[in-house]
Amino acid sequence: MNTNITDQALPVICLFGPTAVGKTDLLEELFIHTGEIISADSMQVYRRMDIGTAKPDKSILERLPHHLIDILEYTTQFNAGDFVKLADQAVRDIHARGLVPVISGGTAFYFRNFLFGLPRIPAVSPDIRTDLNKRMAREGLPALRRELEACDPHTADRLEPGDSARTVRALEVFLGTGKPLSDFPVPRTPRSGFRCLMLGLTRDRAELYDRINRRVDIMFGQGLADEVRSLIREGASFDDPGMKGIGYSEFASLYRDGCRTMEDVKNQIKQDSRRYAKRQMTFFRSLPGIEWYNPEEKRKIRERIALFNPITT
RNA sequence: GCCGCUGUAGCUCAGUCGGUAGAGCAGAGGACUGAAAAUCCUCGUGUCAAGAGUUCGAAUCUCUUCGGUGGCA
Repeated sequence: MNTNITDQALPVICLFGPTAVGKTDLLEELFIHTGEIISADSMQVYRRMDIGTAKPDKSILERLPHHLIDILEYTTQFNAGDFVKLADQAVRDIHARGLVPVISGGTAFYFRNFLFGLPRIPAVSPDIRTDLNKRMAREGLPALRRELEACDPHTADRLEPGDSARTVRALEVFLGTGKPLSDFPVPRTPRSGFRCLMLGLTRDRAELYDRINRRVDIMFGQGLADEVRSLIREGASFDDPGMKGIGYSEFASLYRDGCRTMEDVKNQIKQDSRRYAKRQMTFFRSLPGIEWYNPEEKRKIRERIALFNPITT
């Protein structure tokens, strides 16, 4: 009866930061032989999308096990619920091997759901969303918005009228469960069962943007255009879930109307990546208990991790 | 050298009849209820190139200087 929850809680290192901040290099440096990585990345789950999602290269994956990479075809939608379920399992498996689990990636939404858990909304059929998206295209967002105001006024009040994705999601929950989304409370306290060290990586904005620009150039040098071409050739569509990612969706205009040059596509990818990095930072800043580091501060980070979990030394 | 056009926000440019300036883009901040690399919301003071003049009042009219640019030599 006097068991201390924190004694039972499994230690988990959460390492996150915006795209191109330098996560992969740090993982390689810190966790080979001591840890395994759980990728918190909504795009690296897809197979054959390697260059544009900036997956760690093969030599790193061989030496440092990564979970939740290359687990799906780009036609399958991954989501936060899948992530939490798979991450929970991986955390237990890694601990069973006597290693420390490190959740690392840039999808802040996945981190938040791992930390707090998801609202307990029953699964709804994907057909409902497909249907709603068709209606959105035909009838427009305002029509769906009015419908939401009628069936779930609380959520309608909370959402911006222009927020198409959340409007569809809220309607989907109502149609699929018969209950408004606002009936499902959002967890506001961290889940028990884990002890998380929250390490945020950041850099000067100008430096980060410079790294992003350079990395996009490198991706093109590695053959990003060929990667996209071969995906299209095997039947991928720009409507597929995996193809919505930055580094892929920008090619749609090139393929569809051909009115943009490869240089335009490259510049668009750079800009989309910079804006994405900014949104990531905003989301990360809202997570609790973060200790921020510059990825160059390797010694400090190593010492902090050793303090948290002596396995890693 | 001469003639013309031009100089306004980081960039591209509006700016009416003289009443001390505003769009797009870039950029910044924020939100986030199982799509999240998704989807949204908010944010525009700047020696109006510089100086002088006219005027109650000048980005606006006049002159000078300094840039840029096009044409003719």
